[in-house]
Amino acid sequence: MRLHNSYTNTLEEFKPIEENKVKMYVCGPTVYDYAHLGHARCYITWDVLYRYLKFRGYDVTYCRNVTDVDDKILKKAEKENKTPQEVSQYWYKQFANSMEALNTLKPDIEPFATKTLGEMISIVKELMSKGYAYQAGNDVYFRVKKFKNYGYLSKQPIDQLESGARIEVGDMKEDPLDFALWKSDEKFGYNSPWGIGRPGWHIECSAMSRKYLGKTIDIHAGGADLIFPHHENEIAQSECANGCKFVNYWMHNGFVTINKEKMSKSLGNFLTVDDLLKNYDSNTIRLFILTNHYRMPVEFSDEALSSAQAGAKRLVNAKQTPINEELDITSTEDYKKFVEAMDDDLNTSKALAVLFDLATRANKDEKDAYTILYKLGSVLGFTFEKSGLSDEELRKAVETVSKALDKTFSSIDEILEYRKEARAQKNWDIADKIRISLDNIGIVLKDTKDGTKIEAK
RNA sequence: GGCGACAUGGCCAAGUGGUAAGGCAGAAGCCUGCAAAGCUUUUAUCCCCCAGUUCGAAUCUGGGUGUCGCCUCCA
Repeated sequence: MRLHNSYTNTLEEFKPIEENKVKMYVCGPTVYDYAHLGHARCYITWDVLYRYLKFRGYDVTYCRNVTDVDDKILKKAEKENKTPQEVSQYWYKQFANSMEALNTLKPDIEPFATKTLGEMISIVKELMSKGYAYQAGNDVYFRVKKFKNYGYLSKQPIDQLESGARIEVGDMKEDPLDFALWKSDEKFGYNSPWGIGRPGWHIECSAMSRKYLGKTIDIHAGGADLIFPHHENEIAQSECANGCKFVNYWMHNGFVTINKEKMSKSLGNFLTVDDLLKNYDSNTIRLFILTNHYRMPVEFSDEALSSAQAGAKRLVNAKQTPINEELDITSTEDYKKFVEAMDDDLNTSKALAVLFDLATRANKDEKDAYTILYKLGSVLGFTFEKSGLSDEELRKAVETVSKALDKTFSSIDEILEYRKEARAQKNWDIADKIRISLDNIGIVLKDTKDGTKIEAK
């Protein structure tokens, strides 16, 4: 299996530190607002990596943190007259709901920054005792110039970085490049050897990664916008504190753009996951994301989403047969093609072609095609359950049809029975009226060999 | 200014030296009472432009043009 390593900027054969075990860390959300499509892309991408590694037989430990202490959370709390904990708890729940709705698997470990403060303080102390960090006032900073590899991940010459760096009012840094490990704050914070304050953002990930996965891990992933400064700083902190390599494979996903611009909170041009889910299901959003290679930019458009919706429907509409648990799919050509694609730095686009081919073959009654489709599709996080109609929808359906025919039906079954008789008598007018009125409220009536079926559009 | 990407049919997109996967949309046919779903067939002499390397390039090299991202919080 080959993965693109942002650190070396090349495709590399993936070799875990411990045979058959993978330790992966993904930078999680700062919980203060809705998750948007950009977050969805990130977490779906790494969800697929997690699923695929497990599918390939690795014993994976997936850790994704929750940043629940941050200036943005404090600001929001102040604005809404709530405690920071209330804010972060509320938004964490929203985030978790969104992730579930997108059918992403829960990480094995999901640590909260505020529960890992001890580890953060230890690392800061270690850095100070080794001379990599210094106290200035009640703040602690990392001495960037002391770490010679600084800038390696982001491929930034240090003198260039220097010209862009700036000093905020009140900072007492030795060097503009230095970044905060601990910031004092009398108003709100946690106890530390340097007084009440808060950890710097970067130290959180270094601490949680080390605490839960160890000093050197296999994969660290996140959005490409985290490369600088976040990941660069993590490397500096972790490698200086631990005296060993921090991460073997750095992986970064590309952005979702809208009107050719990066979708982001600060630009205000984002679509929330919740809003998208009102119109599109998780399969649609997944297909939209996975059609592109994870490192390429993805341009959002309603047309692209509709296209994905039609495609996702095609997968789910494939003729379903009972799953053949006896089947060893690893011996199939489809498995080989799928694995070959995914082994090539997660070429989901190619892997999808395998799924679509299987859907066609399932529809042609090829034995086991659906079983293979189901199993490989699940690796990409697709669901094949056909969502039945809700009670509310059924109630509305009965009401609508009753009105259209000026009759009183008590259940959908009664309507279907009534229509069946009408069809038997070739009373197409009634049959069509029922179908059209249902179609108007988003319910499709299909006359098949096995009888009439109803489902959501 | 520094650094890093990208440019393939109507739309999305894979392919990175051997002659253009797949999805959506469109067209025709089959199926159907009509539909829907499905099945079959069909849509790029050509991959931003120019020059070069090669028996051979969308794929490598050089030069353009255009788009995007990072360099500041950001997935």
